[in-house]
Amino acid sequence: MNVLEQTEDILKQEIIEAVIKANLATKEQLPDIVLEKPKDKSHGDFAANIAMQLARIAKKAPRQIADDIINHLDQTKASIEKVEVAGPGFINFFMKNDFLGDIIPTILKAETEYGRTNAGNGEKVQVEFVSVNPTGDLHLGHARGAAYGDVLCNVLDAAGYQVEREYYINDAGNQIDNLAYSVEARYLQELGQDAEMPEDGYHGQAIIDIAKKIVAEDGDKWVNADKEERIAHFKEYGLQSSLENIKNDLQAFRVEFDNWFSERSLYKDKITEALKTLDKENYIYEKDDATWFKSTEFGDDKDRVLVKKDGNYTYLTPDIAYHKDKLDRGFDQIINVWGADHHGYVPRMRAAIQALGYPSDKFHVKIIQMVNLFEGGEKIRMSKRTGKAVALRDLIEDVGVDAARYFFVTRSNDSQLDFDMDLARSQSNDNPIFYVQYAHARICTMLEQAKNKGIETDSTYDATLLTAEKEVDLLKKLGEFPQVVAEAAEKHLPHKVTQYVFDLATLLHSFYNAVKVLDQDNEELTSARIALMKSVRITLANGLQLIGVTAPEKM
RNA sequence: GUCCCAGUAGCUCAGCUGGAUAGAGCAACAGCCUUCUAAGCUGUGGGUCGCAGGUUCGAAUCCUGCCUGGGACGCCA
Repeated sequence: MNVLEQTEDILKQEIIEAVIKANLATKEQLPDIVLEKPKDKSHGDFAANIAMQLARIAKKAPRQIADDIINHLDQTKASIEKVEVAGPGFINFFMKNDFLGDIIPTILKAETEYGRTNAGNGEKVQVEFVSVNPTGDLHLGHARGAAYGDVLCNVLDAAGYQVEREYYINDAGNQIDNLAYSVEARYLQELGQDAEMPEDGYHGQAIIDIAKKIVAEDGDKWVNADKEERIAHFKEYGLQSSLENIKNDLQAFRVEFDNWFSERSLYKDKITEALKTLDKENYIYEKDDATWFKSTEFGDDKDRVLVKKDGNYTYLTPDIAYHKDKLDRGFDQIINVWGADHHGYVPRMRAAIQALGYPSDKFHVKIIQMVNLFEGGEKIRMSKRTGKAVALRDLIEDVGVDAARYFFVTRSNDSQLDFDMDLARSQSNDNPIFYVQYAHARICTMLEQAKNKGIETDSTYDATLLTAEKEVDLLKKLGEFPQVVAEAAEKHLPHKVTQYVFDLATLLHSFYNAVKVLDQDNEELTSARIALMKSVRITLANGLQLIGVTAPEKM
């Protein structure tokens, strides 16, 4: 628990005592004490709405209740500087701010660890994300999911969860056959033959490149080969090449997985096992020569086919087995990051989990809304089929990893994202990523300057000298960081960190313009401010690290 | 037709376990570099929080209905 949380906790405890002492409510009647941090500084450090909540219970006017509470409050114990009743009955607390003195030493000591907490209590969480079919390149939309998933994992890890990152490889099923036929067509075309792409073929450049590689390695060896043998080879070759591409792209995007899970591995016995479990519970029936799952019993719109008339599984079937496997691995939470086009799939998956006998509250699906790409003020349509979408690789080359990642985790995942290419690649102040990085670089320059001027940067400091408004603002903001990370993790909202880092940068820039840090006429204050700057730098760097963005020392 | 997401300043979006005067960036306008990086700062203007009801002491936030935009509704994956 950090210093800020401690003061908050003590204050809450004191409020509870005061309410009871004032005979306003019994322990049982007492609602949860909510302390909010007011946006408006004139409303104090914390504001409580307890008086309004108690109005009905105590049968008194809120402002009267507020006065009663204050009169029974041990202000010394709660380190209150001043307390006021305001508006309809808010109690505004102005704290003594003793705790601010502890923030800098805490940060300097923790360094790269600052922001880490044990909020998650070591809970085991698995995040499955990206999981793109190995049939082509990663595109813009996938990139958003990749950035979201990766940052979410970073944040969970920092907040004390045990995180495992997993990629589900769809290496079985129809799409892989289509891949083989697409490669075949491209291969023959490369050799000048008239070959048509299959109807559901993959038209992307990646497939053409794979065909070219085969030609380079094997020449026309496959033209007259046995058809079955040829397809089998193209399937494996295409699959491996695609996977390699995907892995390379993700690595370039700074996304790494702990586990690559193959759909094929389920076919040995996991699928039959899962089906058996469902059957045992009577959630399976036969109709029209197909096998059905009674997902409607768990709120789905209609029942779903598991085994098709032709004897093959639908996509759902191995996926059920996959989720059973995940849950059997003992995770407290499994989080799936899916594209918006898969949201209709959620009810049947949740139904399956319940039917298998698992609690469905362990299962979370984060839907990543679409990305609309804009360039020159015009919307560019994305289409996987025609292969015209912007590839992740090209995006990285164009705007850089830092800008791309930052943009993707600025917005909430369930809001559609307009990605402005011109803005992302602009090396100007319109581009928010530079704003934050610039704050970090500025501090580095100051520390460098300090050395050049012979100012000792490691000397002792007296943090109580930092009483100017901009200094106090910075200190308070710094103190919030661990809570921000913990909240982002708990609510699965990584963009909270992006927002925090931006706000901290704003305060730093504002401070920078108002205050001269290196003041040779006031060594003590200079030492304190240097310590403050180091703390801001560490916090910015840690925040950027969570987002997966670099923190440059010079710009 | 059913389901999911969104609708907040000119634009892009935060805010949503209900709280005080609804925020930020960009754009517009007016200032600030002989001083640690002006990729910065300071200030001004700008809003029926899609619409209508409801719950509440209090609603951008919760509930219902409707409107608009996007997406999904397959024995495809």
